[in-house]
This record gives sequence, C-alpha cells and structure tokens, in this order.
Amino acid sequence: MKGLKRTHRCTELKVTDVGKEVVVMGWVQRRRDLGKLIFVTLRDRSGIIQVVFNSETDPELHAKALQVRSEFVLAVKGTLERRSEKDINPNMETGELEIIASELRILNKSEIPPFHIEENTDANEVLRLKHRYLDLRRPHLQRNLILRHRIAKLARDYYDENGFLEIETPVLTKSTPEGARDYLVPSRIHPGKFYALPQSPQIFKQLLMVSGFDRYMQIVKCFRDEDLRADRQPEFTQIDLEMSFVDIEDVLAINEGFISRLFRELKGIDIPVPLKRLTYAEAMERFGSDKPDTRFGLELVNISDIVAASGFKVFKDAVENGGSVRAINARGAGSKFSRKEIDALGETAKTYKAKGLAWMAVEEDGLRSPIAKFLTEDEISRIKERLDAQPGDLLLFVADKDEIVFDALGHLRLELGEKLGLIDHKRFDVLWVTEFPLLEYDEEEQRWVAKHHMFTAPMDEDIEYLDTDPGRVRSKAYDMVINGYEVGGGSIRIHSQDLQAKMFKVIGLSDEQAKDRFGFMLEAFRYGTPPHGGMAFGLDRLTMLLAGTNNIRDVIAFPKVQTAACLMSNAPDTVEEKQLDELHIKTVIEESEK
RNA sequence: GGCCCGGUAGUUCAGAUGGUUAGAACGCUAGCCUGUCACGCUAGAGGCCGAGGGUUCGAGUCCCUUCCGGGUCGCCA
Repeated sequence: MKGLKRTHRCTELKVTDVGKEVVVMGWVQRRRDLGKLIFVTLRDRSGIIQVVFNSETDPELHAKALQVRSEFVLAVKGTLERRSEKDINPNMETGELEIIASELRILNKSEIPPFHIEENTDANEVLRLKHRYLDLRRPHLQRNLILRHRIAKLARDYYDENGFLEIETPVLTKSTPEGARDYLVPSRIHPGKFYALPQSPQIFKQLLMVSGFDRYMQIVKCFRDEDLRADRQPEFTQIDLEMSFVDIEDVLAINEGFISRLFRELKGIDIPVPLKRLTYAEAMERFGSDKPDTRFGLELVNISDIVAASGFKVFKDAVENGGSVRAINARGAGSKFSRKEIDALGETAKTYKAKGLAWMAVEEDGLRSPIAKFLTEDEISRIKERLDAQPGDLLLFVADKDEIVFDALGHLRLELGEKLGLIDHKRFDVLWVTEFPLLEYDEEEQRWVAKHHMFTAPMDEDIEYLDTDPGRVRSKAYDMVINGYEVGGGSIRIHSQDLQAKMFKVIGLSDEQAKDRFGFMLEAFRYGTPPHGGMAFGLDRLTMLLAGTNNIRDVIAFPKVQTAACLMSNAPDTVEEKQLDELHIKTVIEESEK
C-alpha cells in the first residue's frame, strides 16, 4: 500500500470525524473532471465517498488524479470535511462529507470494464457471469452475500447455544440408490470404482446419532446432478441438523426458534411461534400444493358431488374414474380478463397435464361460459353458491385425477395471485406442512418409492397399512414453507431394524441390495440406535427469501448457468489424456460431439 | 428430451413490407471547464448484425441447421 494504512471504510466516516486525517482505499466508481477540480467517488464494500482534488491547492496531486479512470484501485489520504450546505448530496449515505485529498496512490490500474459497475445495471447476465468478480462489486450482490454470511453465522450461534455440535462429514462418499442422480468421482486407486458426492449427509448424520453426539449441525455443500431451475443449483448449501431422543414436536420447536430469531434479527420481522401448521392433505385440498403460498386466498373448492351425475361428460367421468372436479373463484377476473387471457390460463393448466380448463364468467344477468350449456340450472346455481360467486367473478374448473387437478389448479392459483395483484411482497408467511405420505407410486418403475427418503418413519397409527395399502401410510416428515418455497424439510427416522427392513421391502429393495448399499448403516443400527430425527434448511433459498430475490444466482458467489456450466471458469472442461489414464477412464464421446 | 423467449458498436437498444455508406444513447479517446455527484460543452474512434448453409440481382431482415443464454415441463428420495 506504499506506506499508507487504511483508517476507515468509506461509509464508516461520519460527521463526527470531520477534521480528521483519514486514509481510504477502494475502487473508482466515477471520476468527474471539471478542469481545475476533479471529483472521484471511491467505492469499497461499505459504500462510496467523494474525494476532491484541487489544482489550485496542489497542482502535482491534481495532475496525478487526471490519470485516474474507472475501477482503478486507489489509496487516498486526506482531510475529512463537511460539504457546504449547497453541495450536500442527499442521495448519498456520505453526501454531507468529502475527503480533501493530500496524497494519492494508484495501487493498481484497470482496463475498461466490460460493463459499467453500478447498482441497477442492465448489462446482460451472460456477460456479468463471465466476469462474476466484477459483478460481485455491485452493492446489490455484496449485500446478498453479506446477508448470507449473517444467516450462516446466526445458524451456528443459535444451534451452538442449543447444544448442537458442528461436525464435518465426507464429501467423497458412496453412491446410494433412490433420489437424485449422483455426481460421481472416479477412484485412481480402485480401478473402475467411484465415489459419489453427497446429495445430503443423511446417512452420516444418522450414524453420528448412533455415536452419541446427540445434536449435530453442519453448514454443508450438497450435490444433485439434475436440471437447474431459477431456485435450483447442482451444488447448494444446507443447514443440516440431527437430534437424538426427540419426537416431531421437539424438532419443530427448536427449528421454529431458529427461523423466528432469523427474521427478528436480520429483518426486524416478528414471526409468531409456534408456527401455523397444515397437514399435507389439507395443503393439497386448499391450495393444490405441498408448499402453499398462503399470503393470499383463491383456495380450491371441491364440487365433485355437485357434478357427479352431471350431463357434462368431462366432469361426470372424472368423478366416476375416482378423480375430482375442483374450482377456483378468481374474484373480479371475469370482468378484468379478456378471452385471450382466459385462454392463456388454459395453457398454464395444460402445462400441468390438465386436459383443459373450463370456465364461467359470472355476469349481472347470467353467465358467459362455454360449458354452461352442458349443466343444469340447478347445478350452476349450486356451483355459484359454493364458490360464493358474485358478478364479475371468474370461476375456473379442472376435472381429472386428483394429482392433476391439484397440480394444475395449484399453479393456476399462483399465476392468478400474481396477475390479480393479491400478493403482498413485504409479507412472510412461515408454516409447517406435516403428515406427508410415506410413499408414492412410481408409474414408470411400477413400484412404490419413498416420498422423502427411505429412512423416514411412518406415523405409528399407519404402520399397519404398510403391507396392505402403502399409499395410505403417512410419515413423520415435515417441511417448512415460506411464501410458497420449501425452505427446509426433515423427518423422524426409523431406528428399528425390523421396520427399516420392512421399508426396504416395500420399495422393492432386495436384502442383497440393501446390504450392498447400506450394509454399514444397518450394521450400525444393531448396536443401540437412539430414536432420532432432524431436518435441513436450504441456505440458498432462505437467503433468496430474506434478500427478496427469486433468482438463486443472486445469492451464490459463483453460480452455474442452466447447463450446469460456470461461464467464468468454463467448467466442466476436458482433461489431459494422462489424467484419464490414471483414473482408468476412457470416454466414448464422438469427436463431433465435443 | 419437449415447449416458450432472447442473441445487431465495449454496454443497452432501434432497425414495417428484403434495397445506397447499419443508427441512437451511455461508455471510450482528445480538447475546454473550480462545486460536480448520471457534471456540462466540442470533436473523434468504434460493427464478421452469435456461427454455418440456402433462397434472391440483392439478406441484419426470409428459410434450414447449429451454438450460446434465460424461463418452464419432465427430472429434483
């Protein structure tokens, strides 16, 4: 630093420091050259402050300041002064202050940056991701990463205060069946064998309970080789937890304590505990989703009974085939939406496999609806009554298997909530969804698969149906949901060998497979396993919510794009032939595909 | 793998129906300017119109293929 030592960050300078000699270091946000007077706004992670160079008082210094350009790295020594009243910039945190420079060191020059580094940049994201280190200079991203740090810090503090120990688990682990696709790492020492990167430290944290650590937490990277989404990256971070000698209530209580403290300390928002709870069944019935956004209404209404014997074949058949007919009353949308907009809603419904979207626009003197002619007066009036339909309302119907009805109407509900402006974006609705189904049927594989994971305990009263009616068995699993995002989830685990063996059997895992993949775990469970359970929060999603963004890339320092590539480092990339040889690997990709 | 959207100076964009030398703003370079703060004024440089092929007398514009990126469905215990 050529002999200078920083005394303050830019916005640490306050009116009370006026008159002091200070040294600041940072990047040139902007240079304004007025001829004999040069203003430079200097930026560091705290913010910006104005530095003044005057040719009259110090021509040599002024000449040096002439060389300064955007993003140069400077050390500036000078006297902090209060600006005269007319020169105060009210839009700037340090707008009352400026540094009258007495020394200037150009610590480093900068090429002209590929995009202008400013808060509200409109530069293309591809360009910004290629130069992520520059994009990260923007206050917006700096704020997000600082927030992320605070969340992680608070998590460590909170769980530490509650007796949790942070223990690291391996990153090079063993591939286990079920769940997401694994990222694999070839072994040099064991030809033809592979490690898997953890999708979560699930088995290891359970084994830590067997070891008697009682309460474990870890802020840990997890890896899933699946396609990306706006809220999904192939590597992401969990706040991972496990506790011994607990039942559901203990786990929920400790974690809602965390979330309410998080909101109180970082957002100044009071989240009342205990949190609201919805069972999975109720969440689906009312919101068509297991992660409902409860900030607005537009709840689903079941009209199956009204139309079960209807002349409208679409409705009648759906009910007859074991499905249902459900509706949403989009209040006021009947008079607001054009035919084209209603058709667009139909397209949304079709995205989620609905065959169509039936609708009725309620008017003062009747109905506008393509399906009215198939329904009787009585059916229509009962439907209107159940949906509390008023003139101006738009009633939307989906008839199908429950699964499709919920999915289509659930997503339609979200679209309507947004379009009708029903969502208060300042609000945070935090709740638990409980009593998830233990299993779901995989049509493709023609077998039952675990909905959460295969170590999740069934609810005691449902164990009896494991053999006879697996779809009916509810589990001791729970998700935390905030504004329609699943921010965390967990379960009480199976700690009995017998029950675990039964679970493997139900999902079609043979004894040999179970032994081959989980033998070490099953063996461990023979030596005295405490009842235990836990959960994991998605740190990225929590940060997104608290930062008020809906893009996960905004809260990760070096994120990947939709093709799971890093535009900055160009990973993944080819490797030297020699490296492959050492790993006993031959690629079979055609030259043309490279 | 499917569907939708985008790709034109360094950046953000404009370029109806195909038609001279592809424009603007910001940025950049140079000059002038003592209170700017998106400083101002003057002048200037800057383009393989993502890539390849085709149609045409003529393509940024039309067609095909392909690459890159975004959103989404499938996928994500």
